[in-house]
Amino acid sequence: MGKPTRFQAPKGMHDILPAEIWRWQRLEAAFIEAATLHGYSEIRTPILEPTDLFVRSIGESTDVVQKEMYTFQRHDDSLTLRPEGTASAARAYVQHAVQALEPISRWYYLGPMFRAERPARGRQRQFHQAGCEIFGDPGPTCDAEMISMLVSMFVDLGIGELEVSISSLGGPETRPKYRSVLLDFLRPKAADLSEHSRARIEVNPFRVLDSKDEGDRAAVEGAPSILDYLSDEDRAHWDALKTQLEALEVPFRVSPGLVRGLDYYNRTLFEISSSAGELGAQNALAGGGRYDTMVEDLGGPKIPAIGFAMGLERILLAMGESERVVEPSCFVVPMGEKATIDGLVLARELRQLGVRVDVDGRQNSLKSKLRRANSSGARVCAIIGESEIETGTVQLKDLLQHSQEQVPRDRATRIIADRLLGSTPRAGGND
RNA sequence: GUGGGUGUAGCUCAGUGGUAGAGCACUGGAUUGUGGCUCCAGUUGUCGGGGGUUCAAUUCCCCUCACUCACCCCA
Repeated sequence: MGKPTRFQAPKGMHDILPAEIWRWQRLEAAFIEAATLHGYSEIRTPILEPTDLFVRSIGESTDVVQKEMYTFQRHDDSLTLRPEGTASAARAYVQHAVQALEPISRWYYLGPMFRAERPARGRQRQFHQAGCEIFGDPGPTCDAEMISMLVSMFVDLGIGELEVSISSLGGPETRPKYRSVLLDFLRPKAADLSEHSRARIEVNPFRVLDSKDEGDRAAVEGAPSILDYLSDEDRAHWDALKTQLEALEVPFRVSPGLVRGLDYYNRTLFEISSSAGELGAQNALAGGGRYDTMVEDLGGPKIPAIGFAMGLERILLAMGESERVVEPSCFVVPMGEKATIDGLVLARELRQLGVRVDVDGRQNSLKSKLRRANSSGARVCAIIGESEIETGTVQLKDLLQHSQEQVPRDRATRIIADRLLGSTPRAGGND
């Protein structure tokens, strides 16, 4: 018998170990705080949804639906691991008739998403997104507010070199009109386009404008801009959005060629990218836009909506290294059996007062325990040995100040707690 | 999905057709009960996995897996 096979996480799916989880928690806390300040409440939906939900909302012809979904059969149901969060939120909104409870709903979510792509830096098969959705508000005020929230959150996280791109896709009047104008422009140029783009002209001509191919870019130079074909209402919405963003001092770039890979968007479209940190080619940190017809398309009432999603892995790359904030804690070092029992009790007493405590119960040398105390980042260390048990004392060592004092065991808990948490002036504070 | 690069100790990486090394980390000691610095000693590897060539493969060849870069796509 050989050794058992060593398993590893599936391709493109990663463990996040304790050594790095604090960065995730910091990011998540910043997101939750920003969302909460803006009136969003969390929604949690299943990670699996009926496959058709994504086909209908994201769009049958999109890459996400055509080749990236994890889909499987379970009895008679076709289920899919969610590739994004908006469809689920909209499904939940419709299922629970939330429009009957309140005119406007602001939701945020956070969690893993799945897309079967070839992994690269900033692109994994299981990745994590956080996002916000607003149902029932036609904008454009909430559009501007949403973009502004994202930008200030990124700035607060220390991410530099941000670029905000915005555009408008117009509504049901604008799109067909622009589409035919664009087709008239592209068809004669088909011969100059890359094979990839040529194939797209009829399927999704908007995407041709977004090509990275140099030949395509040259050929597309001077293409008509959708912004010149907006209906009066779409134009009013678009102009107001820009005015409000300027008022909020959000620097943005108008990118008429901006395209999202999901079919459901209309009117406001935005993307925030950064060239900071260790981001490679995948430098879009967040993207979103309006999807005013999705709720209705999913069998609900006519309810306008807007949302965005941000990729947590990429944001962490863009954030780069940062100082870990270590919370004050106490390290208890007992030597010997009796002392170990007492160390356990001391630790419990300290925890009851809200102090973070480690007890090193290994049967090894004082030196190695102190080494661990030091590298744990603990601020103080309580040493209990045979002689301390006999004299009813504890050696209280301050690892930062390199000082040590002997304190009575019965006052040790209070003294340590005061030192770490700061003495809390309660009734009659006399200092 | 297409094309390229990489894969040696827990981590960062040297190295060789004759089955391996450094630094960091870890453990012990110098200090029989005192951490961060210093010094000394020690532990750790199926040289990513499988197959082939060879007397002999970690080294050469093929396949495969993982990561990575570009394309693609997107957050």
